Amino acid sequence: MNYDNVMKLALERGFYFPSCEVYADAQAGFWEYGPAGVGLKNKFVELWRRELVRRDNMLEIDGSQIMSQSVFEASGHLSSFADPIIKCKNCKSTFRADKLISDTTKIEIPESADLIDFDKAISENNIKCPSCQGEFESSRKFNMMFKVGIGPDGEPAYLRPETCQSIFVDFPRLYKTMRGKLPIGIAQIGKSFRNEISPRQSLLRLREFYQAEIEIFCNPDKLNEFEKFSEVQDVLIRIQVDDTPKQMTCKEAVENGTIPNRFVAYYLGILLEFYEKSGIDIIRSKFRKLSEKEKAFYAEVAFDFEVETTAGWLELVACNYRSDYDLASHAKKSKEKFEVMDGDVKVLPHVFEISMGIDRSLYSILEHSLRDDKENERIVLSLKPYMAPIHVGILSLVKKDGLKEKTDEIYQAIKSKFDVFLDHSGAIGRRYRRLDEIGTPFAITVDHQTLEDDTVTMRMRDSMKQNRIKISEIESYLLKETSYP
RNA sequence: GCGGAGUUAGUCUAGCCUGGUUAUGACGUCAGCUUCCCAAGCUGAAGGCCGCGGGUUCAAAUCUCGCACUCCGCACCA
Repeated sequence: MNYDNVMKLALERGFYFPSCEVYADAQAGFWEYGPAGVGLKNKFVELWRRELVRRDNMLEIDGSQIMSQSVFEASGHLSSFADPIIKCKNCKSTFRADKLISDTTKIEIPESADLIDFDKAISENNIKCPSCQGEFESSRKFNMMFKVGIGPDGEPAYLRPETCQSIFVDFPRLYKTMRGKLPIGIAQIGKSFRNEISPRQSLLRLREFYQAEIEIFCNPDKLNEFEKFSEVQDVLIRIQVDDTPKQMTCKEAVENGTIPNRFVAYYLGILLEFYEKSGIDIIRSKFRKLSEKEKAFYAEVAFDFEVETTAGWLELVACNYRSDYDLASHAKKSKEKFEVMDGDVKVLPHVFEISMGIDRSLYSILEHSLRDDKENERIVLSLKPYMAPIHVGILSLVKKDGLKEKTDEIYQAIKSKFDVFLDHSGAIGRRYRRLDEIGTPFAITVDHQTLEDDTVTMRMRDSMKQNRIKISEIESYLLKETSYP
């Protein structure tokens, strides 16, 4: 199924939809999750906690979305998370200054250069607007952070462009109070904000989006002393260094140098296992090693985890080895101590980051799970049972003869234990199909036989087959079938 | 932000060129009847300031201008 099919499902069944849509001044890049979307997101986050945070004994925090200016002076976002742009006085077209200069004159000016350098290059080389030959205004920086004013005087602060800065800033306290020991992972789920020039494709490029970030702090001298590596050494991953992705085990990837060390390989391995369990078709996934040019300004080595969808290859996770870039800059700016003891050695930890885009991940799960069952004239969302927004539908075959009351009884008994949807009205086949579309793996139906022997039918979403089970066994059955792996 | 194409009910859509009563149809939704395990049938109902704002006109979904949003390319990114 393609992007449009997923979009239609999302709008019709309450997965997600545009924010503020009743108003004409609603801005692009903001979307809401409806009930089904929240259900799926909650299941995804819980799986993330199980497969990454708990598996690795990480600490989870929940930091502020608004952070002070100093944080971003230290992190480099104030100067580097910005594009130099120039605007034509005549036709108002906007261009990337560094790009336009290198395209027309072959002069390479780094995008972080002073604005004066761009203006100088433009006047010296007599560069005109490519669309109308007009003159340019002075160049300026377009910073992708949202600036906010705090208090009556509007003290400058920013909506965080990535969740991880609070992890870095909080690191000294967390390490001390949580009895930290290297290597240690600190994780956070939350919103981040980027003032994208052109947000597009619903959940795929947002101005306000969810990230699940993990920062692992480590001793850079011990990147190959990593016992846990044996847990993932045989995990098969696909890695692309140049053009074509190659499949190999994590162990092979370290041995042939594709992945620099066991430490990084371990985390790529558990990340892949997580995504497989989330319902991503990992045959259509790869880790792509980024070139020097593509890497973010803070990264030393970087792998993107990408999956193939009808909207192209989507980058779901950025895995960056950030070295001591962040702790060193916060230490310098704040004059606080960020070094810790590893054994009897004092060390400024290095950081490996797993920065996951939740919204994109959810989209990919939806696209990889949605199928058109032409034979049975239905759309089925084949989510893993533990990922489904609704675990089970509870239906009365008909309302009369006491079936409704019996159905209500069963619903009351399990509604607080599972995500349950009760439905009495309409044709039974129609009700099954509605449940199929939001990925509900099971449907219990109360029929006349139920009144005689206290059994119900249990219908499976994917096969449409039904078993009869005792009412007394419903709870244990669902518990077993919908539990996380 | 640029170029191109669009925007009519939850979804898809007719009408627009050639302005004129109450805006078309399908699917979906809700209620009832019927059936009694897979989108059947019958009856009825709800749901639209035709993306937003201005202009032209006696009259605008329709002509016109501006803006916003969506989609496709460019550039940027989780």
